[in-house]
Amino acid sequence: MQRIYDSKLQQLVDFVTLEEGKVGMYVCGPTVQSSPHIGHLRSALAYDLMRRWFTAQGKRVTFVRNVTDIDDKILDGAKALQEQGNDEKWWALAYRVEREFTAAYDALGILAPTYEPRATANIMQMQELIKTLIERGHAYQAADGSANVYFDTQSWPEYGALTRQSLEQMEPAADGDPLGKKTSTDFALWKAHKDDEPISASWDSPWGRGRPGWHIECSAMAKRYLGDTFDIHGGGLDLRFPHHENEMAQSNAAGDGFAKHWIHNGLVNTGGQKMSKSLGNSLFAQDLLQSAKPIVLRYFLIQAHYRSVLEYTANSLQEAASAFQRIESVLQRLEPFDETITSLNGEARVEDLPEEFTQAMLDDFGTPEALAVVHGTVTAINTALDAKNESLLVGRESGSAQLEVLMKQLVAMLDVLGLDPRAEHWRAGISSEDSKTEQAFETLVEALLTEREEARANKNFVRSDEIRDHLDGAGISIEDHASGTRWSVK
RNA sequence: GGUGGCGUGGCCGAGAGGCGAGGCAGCGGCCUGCAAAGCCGUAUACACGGGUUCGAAUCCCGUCGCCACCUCCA
Repeated sequence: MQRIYDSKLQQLVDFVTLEEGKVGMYVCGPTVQSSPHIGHLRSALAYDLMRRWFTAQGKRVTFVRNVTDIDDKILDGAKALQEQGNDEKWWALAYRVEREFTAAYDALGILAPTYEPRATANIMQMQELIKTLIERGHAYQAADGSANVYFDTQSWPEYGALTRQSLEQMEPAADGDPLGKKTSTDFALWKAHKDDEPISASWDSPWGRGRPGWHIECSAMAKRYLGDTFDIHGGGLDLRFPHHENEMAQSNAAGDGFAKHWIHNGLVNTGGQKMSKSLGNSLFAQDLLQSAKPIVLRYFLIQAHYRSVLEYTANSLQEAASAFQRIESVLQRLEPFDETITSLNGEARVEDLPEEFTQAMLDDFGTPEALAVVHGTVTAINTALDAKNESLLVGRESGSAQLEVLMKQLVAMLDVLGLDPRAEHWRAGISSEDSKTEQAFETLVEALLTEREEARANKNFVRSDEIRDHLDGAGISIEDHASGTRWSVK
C-alpha cells in the first residue's frame, strides 16, 4: 500500500486514488519572473519522482504543472528593464524566463508535464470561478467601486483549515484597508487595472478591466485540467500560506472538492538559511549545472527526503559526484554483459525491483533509503565480480544467475529514479559532429594506452607513469584491471 | 502573538522503543610494479535535564538553540 504524508492532515495516510488506476496531480509551477534556482529544481524533481513511481506502478498519471506568466513581479521586472532602456515587454520577459525553466527541467531529466497551462491562457476559467464565488456570497467587488474583487474570508468558516490558523491570531496586514477590502485577511481574486501598467496586462471582465490574482489562477487551472476533485496538490512548503490556503478556500467555497491530498516539499538552505533574493544567496540552476553534471545534481537532490530541509554546502556537488561515481563505475564494469542490461533500458520493471526498494518508495517516497538499496546492490555486484573474476559470463556458472538478478535490479532502480547515466536522455544532444570528435579523441587515448601497455610489459614504469600523469592532467583517469585498462573522463 | 518543523559521528543524510541505513572524507588490510578502482575491516552519533520502560536517539515533561510561514517566494 502506498503511503503518503498528507500535510493537511499532518500524518501519513494510505493513498487511495479517486479513480482506480489513475492519479491526478497538480503542482504549483514557477512565477516566471527570474531565473530558476536549485529550490525550483528540487520541487519539480520531487513531484517528477512521484509521477515516475506511480507510472512504474502501472498507474495512469495526469500531471499538471502551471506557469504563472502574469503577476506583479513580472510587470515590475519589465518596468525595471524599461528604465534601463531595455524595451522587453512583460510577456516577452515571462516567455524568456519560462524557457529558462524548461531548459533547466530538461537538463535534470524532469519529464514534461501532461499539461503545462499558462495563467494568461485561462482567464475565462478564472472569471467563471470568481462569478461563482460572488453568486455564492463568498466574494465581493471592492467598496471603492474599483474592479477589485476580493474573497470574503469572513464568509468561509473553514478559512485557515489547511494550515490550522485562525483569522483572529494572524498578524494584521500592515497597510490596513486601502483598496476597499472588508477585512484585511481578504485576498484579491481580480485586480483592477492600474494606469501605470501596460494595457496588454489586463483583460475585460464583468467587474471592469483587470487581471487575475495569483491564487485564483491555480484553482481555475487545476479544475480545468483535472476536474472538480483530484488526488494530489503539491508545492513548496513556503506556499502553504497564503497561497494554498487561499486556493483551498476558493475552490471549496465554489463547491469543488479540490485536492484530496496536499503534499509539500522542503526547501533548500545554504548556510542554515533558506535562499532568497533579498539575502542574495540564490543558487541558480545555470551556475550549478556548470559545476556538476546534470545527473549528479539530480542525484544530490534525491539524496535527501523530499520533505526535509536540504542543506547545500560548497562540497555538496563534489560529494554527490563521488557517490554517483560508484554507480557509474559499476555500470562500466558491467559493460561486458551489456546484452542483458541494455535490453532493460528505459523501462522500469516493477518485478525486478528489490523488495526493500519498493518498500522505501511506498513509504512516502523514501528516496534516501531507496538509494541505500542501490548502493547495497552496487557493492553486491562488485563483490560478485571480484569473486568470480571479471571474465565471468552471465548464465555460465552457478553464481552468475545471481549476478544477473542483481544487474536487473540495479537497472530497474536507476530507471525509477531517473539516474541511469546510459539512458537516452543523458546522451541526447550529442551531435554527429561531437561523435566524430569523440572518435578522434578515443583513438588518441587508445594509442597512448597501448604505448603505456608496452612500457609496462617492458617494466619501463617511468614511461608508463609519465603517460598516466599526462592523461590525468588532461582530465582522464585510468584504472588497470585484469581484463585491461579502463579509462574515463573525470 | 499564532502555526509548523528541526537539533544524529569530521561533513551530508536516513531511521524512529531492542541487532549502529547509505554516501563523502579518514584509518588499517587485500589486490596492484606503483597507483586508481574494487573488496574486507574500522566510530564509545543521536542538543541538554528529568521521567515512563526489562530496554529510548526513538515515547512523555521541561530547558536551550536553530529554521520556516503568518508580506512575494519551490
